[in-house]
Amino acid sequence: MPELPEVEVTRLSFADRIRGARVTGVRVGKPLRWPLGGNVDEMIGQRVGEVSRRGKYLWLALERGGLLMHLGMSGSLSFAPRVAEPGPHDHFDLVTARGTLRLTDPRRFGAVVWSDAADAPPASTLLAGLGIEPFDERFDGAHLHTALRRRRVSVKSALLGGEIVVGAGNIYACEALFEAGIDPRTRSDRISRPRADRLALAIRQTLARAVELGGSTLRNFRDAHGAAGEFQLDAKVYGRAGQPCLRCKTPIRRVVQNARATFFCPTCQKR
DNA sequence: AAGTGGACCTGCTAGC
DNA sequence: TGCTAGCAGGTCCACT
Repeated sequence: MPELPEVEVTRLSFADRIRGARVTGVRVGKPLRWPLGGNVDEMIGQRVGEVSRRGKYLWLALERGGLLMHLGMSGSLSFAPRVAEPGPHDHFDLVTARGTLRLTDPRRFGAVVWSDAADAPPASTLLAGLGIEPFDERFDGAHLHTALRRRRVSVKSALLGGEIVVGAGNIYACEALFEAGIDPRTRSDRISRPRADRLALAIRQTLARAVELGGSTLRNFRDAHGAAGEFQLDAKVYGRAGQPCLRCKTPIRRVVQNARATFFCPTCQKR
């Protein structure tokens, strides 16, 4: 589920509240994608520092080391002074004097990994190879064009890979390509510089708008306050197969690329 | 080497 | 109404 906007909305919804809180306990539920690693006792007594984001990962800094968190496909974080007894999908609790940060993740593709530092393994290993942040000023049409020319996959696959630019998953890759007027099946090395300019802008604008709208709640995404997102109501193509394009009325098409559903308007988006 | 497809795990929904 | 196949926001890994 969670793409960059959902992760950023989550971060913004609890970072200020948890900063400075002292860790008093840790509870681990069923196994997630990777083992927590390290010694739980190391975390007890430490103060929480900044919560930062890299791609779809969150880094929750402690005084010594920190936790790298990923929401996978179905994860969400909540932070509240009082929490209910953990349910069957609550797989990690970081208990602090100010409240409990809880990861709820039915499919368990998410993860919480202890690391000595964000630039030390295993965190550094997981973050290695990630592309540029879409809101980094160095991310522009020139950067995107150069990177796309080195690949021979579809432009949509190139975006989803996250090695060129992070953050756009299946929803926002589809939406950004619609905004840029580019057919998602176009080979990445055939994208001209002007189209790369438009695409870079579309990626940034789409992700920024999604953050403003609180992300997309298709099923179970909530921010740390429990609020749902509203971008899904604003999607132009994602999940709209067969429905008329909001711009030209042509029915939106659904195709499968790399085992992922892709939605696009065959009239507004050109190869 | 780069590209493709399967695997991970659970829940929900559309269709019979 | 009840069962089941198919599908879901991500990413790693094996194979070609």
